[in-house]
Amino acid sequence: MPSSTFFNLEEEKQQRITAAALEEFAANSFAEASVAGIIEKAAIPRGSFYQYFADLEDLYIYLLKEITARKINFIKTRLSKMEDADTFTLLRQLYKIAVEFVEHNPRLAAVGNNFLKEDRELQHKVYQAGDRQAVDFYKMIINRGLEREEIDSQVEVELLAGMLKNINIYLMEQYLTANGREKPLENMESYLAKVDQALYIIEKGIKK
Amino acid sequence: MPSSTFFNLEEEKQQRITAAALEEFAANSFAEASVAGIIEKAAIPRGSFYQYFADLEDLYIYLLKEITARKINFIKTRLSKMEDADTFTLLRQLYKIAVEFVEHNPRLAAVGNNFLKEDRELQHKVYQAGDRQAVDFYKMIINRGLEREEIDSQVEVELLAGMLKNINIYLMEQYLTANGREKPLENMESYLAKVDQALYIIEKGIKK
Amino acid sequence: MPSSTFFNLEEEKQQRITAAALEEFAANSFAEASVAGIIEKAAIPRGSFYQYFADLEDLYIYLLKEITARKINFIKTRLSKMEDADTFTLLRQLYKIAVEFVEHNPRLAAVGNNFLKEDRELQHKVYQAGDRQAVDFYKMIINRGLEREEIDSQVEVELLAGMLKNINIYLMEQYLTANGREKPLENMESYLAKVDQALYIIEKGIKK
Amino acid sequence: MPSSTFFNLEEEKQQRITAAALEEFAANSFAEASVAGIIEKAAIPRGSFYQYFADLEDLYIYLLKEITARKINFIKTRLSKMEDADTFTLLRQLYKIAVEFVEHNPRLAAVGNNFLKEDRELQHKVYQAGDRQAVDFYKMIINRGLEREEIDSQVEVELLAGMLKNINIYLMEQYLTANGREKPLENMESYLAKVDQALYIIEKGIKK
DNA sequence: GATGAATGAGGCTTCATTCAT
DNA sequence: AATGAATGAAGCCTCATTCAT
Repeated sequence: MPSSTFFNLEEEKQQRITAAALEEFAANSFAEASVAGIIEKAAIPRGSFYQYFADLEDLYIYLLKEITARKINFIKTRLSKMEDADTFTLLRQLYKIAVEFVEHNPRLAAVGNNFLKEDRELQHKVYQAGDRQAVDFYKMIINRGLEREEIDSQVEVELLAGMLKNINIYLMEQYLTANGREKPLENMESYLAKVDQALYIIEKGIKK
Repeated sequence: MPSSTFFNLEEEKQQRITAAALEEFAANSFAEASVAGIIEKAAIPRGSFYQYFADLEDLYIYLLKEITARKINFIKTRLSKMEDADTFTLLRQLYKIAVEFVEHNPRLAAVGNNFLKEDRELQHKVYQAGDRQAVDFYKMIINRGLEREEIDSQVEVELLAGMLKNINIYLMEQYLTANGREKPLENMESYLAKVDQALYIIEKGIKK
Repeated sequence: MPSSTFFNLEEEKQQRITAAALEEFAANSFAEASVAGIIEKAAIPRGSFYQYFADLEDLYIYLLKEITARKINFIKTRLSKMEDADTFTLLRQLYKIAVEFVEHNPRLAAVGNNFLKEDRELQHKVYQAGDRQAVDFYKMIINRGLEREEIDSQVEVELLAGMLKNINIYLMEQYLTANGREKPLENMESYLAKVDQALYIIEKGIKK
Repeated sequence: MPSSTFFNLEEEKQQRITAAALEEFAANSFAEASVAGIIEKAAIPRGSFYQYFADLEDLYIYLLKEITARKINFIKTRLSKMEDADTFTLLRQLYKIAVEFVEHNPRLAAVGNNFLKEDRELQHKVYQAGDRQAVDFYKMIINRGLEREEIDSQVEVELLAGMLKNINIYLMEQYLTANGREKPLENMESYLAKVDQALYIIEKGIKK
């Protein structure tokens, strides 16, 4: 956890440091990121960094918690209007929101994405530190689908949640790879088309 | 490519170096791996390393090509007896072979798995260097399924191949995470059970 | 440019580093000079060096700018009393001042002299970094001579400036080569004698 | 001196090695040149290099002697038809031949030119090893001029020879710097124009 | 609490030379 | 005599962390 010193900093300075860290972790894996890179971007003295954070990992974990919180908030806000939708509409919507989050918060999303490629060990630490987020979301939707009897009751919740999450990661990766190369609009369309194709399979596969 | 100097080395020494490198890349991401770690394990002088390889990347790419070749060979051998099997039996078998490969070659598999988490850039280089493997395998099976009219012709081959590959990675990751903690046999059974559950969904989702 | 860190250092330490660098570059060409040599002489840790300078070149260019500034200052001070002298007296004086500078600042001069033998590329960089000095001095004197109608107007200013500079370098080189081997006084006399001989030719060659 | 082993090599191989060395020393100062660079270009084994030459310096000195010999030969051939020319015509011709040599043997010339920028120490060694060439040529011409009473007898032979040589180096440097950037023909014309301007001054300066 | 200089470990790469085959 | 693998010294640069002011 960042020290109280950090949280006592004036808002603007905290922001500057956070932004610098995001930039660094968006561009580098944890192993490649460096304190040097961050203090330079944030224009703070070396010593200060260690007064705010125990080390890079401390900052990294803090950042990821922040990102998760904002992402969940983003999703909840957008899903709140769809309380009555059926499971498959909901899923389609969830995938769409995921890519919207990337568009609205490219840097946050990039860090989050890089995180998915880190060591099991590091991931474990972050999860320990209170992050369960994504999978739980899918589980919630699946359980809701089971209750509404829209989903085949033979399906294993945990496994399906994992599959849905991974499909999302897979599609998102393709979206990001294509990004910057083609026109954004086409790219988005292509992503949504793939979402539809994937959900076509999944829907047939799991519906009652 | 390793220099001819490397290939001229006596078999035993090449092996020693390769093994040391595998150990290093199994335990570390590319960014974390070091020449130092390898030469120490292989017990060769620093200078020699650079006489054999241009740099770490050179060795890494060579290694991955080797791993791929051996993996493909492994799979082909085991699949050869199943020429007449239907698509879903084949898929189930493929997932099983994948975990068998891990059991027979834990180190190779670990390096291959870590590779999947590397930079897009590094992955691109490796693919450039001649590695397309996995996805193509799935595509082959899907196309065969389409010809045999076992698969819904509405399905997009490329996308499904990606999904199948990612499901494999996802299940394998769980298998590996559990590994070393529980008893191997239970772990394997649990993996195969998950494979069945996943394929239950996929089969329903894509069959004609 | 050296970092602000360097300029914040206490005077004594800056001096120590500068002196060490001068010693290194006086004894070695740029290609032969080493960071190791400098930090040893200056008795600073390796890490500090890189906190002060981006690399050897950074330090080298900084040093040469300093040297040039001091040299120009030296010359201007000594020439200021001769505002009315005729061109040839002035030239003779300039050559004399050059050797006096060497005597007063042997190390600075040695580095400056070595610089003249560096790569065109490196020289270019230094000139880019703001150093035009020498040739301009000669051009100024020649133009003054043309205005005062002491010099044949057929003469090409730029070329003559180059010739005068090179003659100076040539004579200086002989002076330096002889130096340390013979007695300083004789050496100086011999240098001035050669200056007179050279200027005897040049004067006849360019005077109106 | 290269070992007898080297001279016993078949002509073609000697040539290959010599050419490789020329390329290396044309592109690098002595301090920057490396054995590695040469054996790679010449495609000879490392061990062979040390069987032929004691070290880099041995090869370097050998090379320079060869270059000198060929240069002198080149000049003598071209000057032989001008036995009766007056001193200044001869000088003009000499400067012209110098640039022609560069055009006919760019690599040889580049190495020779780099040599002029080496350590006094290294230059000394080469001269020790039997190379006096250039200056002697100028001295010869000057002495001939004195005998023919075309040159002012007050002139110091040694100094004038040094000046003439340095003027040549200076003009040649400008020629080489411009080279590759502008059209060769214009460049040559510009060089010859500068030669004329310089000799205009020198002629006035030294003629009887 | 803020600052930023000090430090040296640790990794990378190149190189000249030797030596066994 | 030819070959080319072995070797480790030497230089480069980056980095995380500490500590005095």
